[in-house]
Amino acid sequence: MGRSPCCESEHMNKGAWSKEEDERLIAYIKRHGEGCWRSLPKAAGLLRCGKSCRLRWINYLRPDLKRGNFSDEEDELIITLHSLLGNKWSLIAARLPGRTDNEIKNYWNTHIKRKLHARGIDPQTHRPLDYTSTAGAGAGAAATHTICSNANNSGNKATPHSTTCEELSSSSTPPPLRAAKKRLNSLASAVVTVREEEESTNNSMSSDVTTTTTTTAEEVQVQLINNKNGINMDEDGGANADLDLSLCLSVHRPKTIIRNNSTSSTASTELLRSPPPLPVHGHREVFLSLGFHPDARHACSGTSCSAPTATTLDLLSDPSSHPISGASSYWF
DNA sequence: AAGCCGGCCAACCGCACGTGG
DNA sequence: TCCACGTGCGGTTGGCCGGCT
Repeated sequence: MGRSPCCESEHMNKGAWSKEEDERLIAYIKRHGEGCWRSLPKAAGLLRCGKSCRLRWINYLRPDLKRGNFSDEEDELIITLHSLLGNKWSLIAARLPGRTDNEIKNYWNTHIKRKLHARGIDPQTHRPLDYTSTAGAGAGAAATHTICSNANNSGNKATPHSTTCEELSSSSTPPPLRAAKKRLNSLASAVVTVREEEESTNNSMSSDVTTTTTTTAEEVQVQLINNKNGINMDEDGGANADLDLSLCLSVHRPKTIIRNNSTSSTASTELLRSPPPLPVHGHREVFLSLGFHPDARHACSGTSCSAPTATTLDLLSDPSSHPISGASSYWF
């Protein structure tokens, strides 16, 4: 079974934090910075477990947190990202500066779910609520970006009502969509990290998947379209004239590619291997982008599919706007 | 005024996974 | 290769609060 709880001590405080505790934590982190959460409580004179301190700091005390209501733009961005990533709250939060995963998760459960229901959209699948009863009969017409990408939530306990893409595939979705969903699930689960300091050594590849990705650049594109006929997918990741929405993942000379979801390991490996290797790039960075295919906007204009809002589109398509750009580690 | 109810959200819990010895 | 440890993630819980009856 799992590890024993980190806060076994009977002398640990639990529950709401007092003002004094907050001040102690803030003062300590200001002096010593984040990290070493396990030892922090003792060093800071707090009767809390490290995990609790970390949570309190990240979700509440961090100075860069944006308090207050979510804007409409944030709402739409969350919906779009959720349609792409599923319940990957930390990934979604990474795209909303000043917002925490916990905050977004709560906001989703209390506001956006209701909002989507009011629009007649299933918040889990991003499909029309009556999709299953009218599947194949143009039911997708009412949806905008009703992409099923609800990943399997990192192996956590599945909620009884959660609907995975595979379940949908096996029941009501047209065959061409299956591969798209599978691949998108894999994408949503993939974790890409790079350590710049290791880059200089140009060595020490990680165990499993790196054998397939060592010195070549690989580019993976998941391209999805949602129009009157439902969602279409170019399974080979190539150009698709009907593109509406694309999820692009580019990995240039990765040092480490890891999966964070055991249930998708096979698919992830396939994902990394499947596209033909591109010529070796001179880049030494990992470039990771989540965005819309440049062709998408043009191709979409001639169809009934609806384009994302300008704000959403810009946020997603402009790598320079990514909160994580410039960081030495990228998580996807 | 009191009790009930539902929404909200901070915090907790269990687990997965990377890392280093 | 194995194991313990540290960290982070996502689901769930429980207490607070405001509205309603």
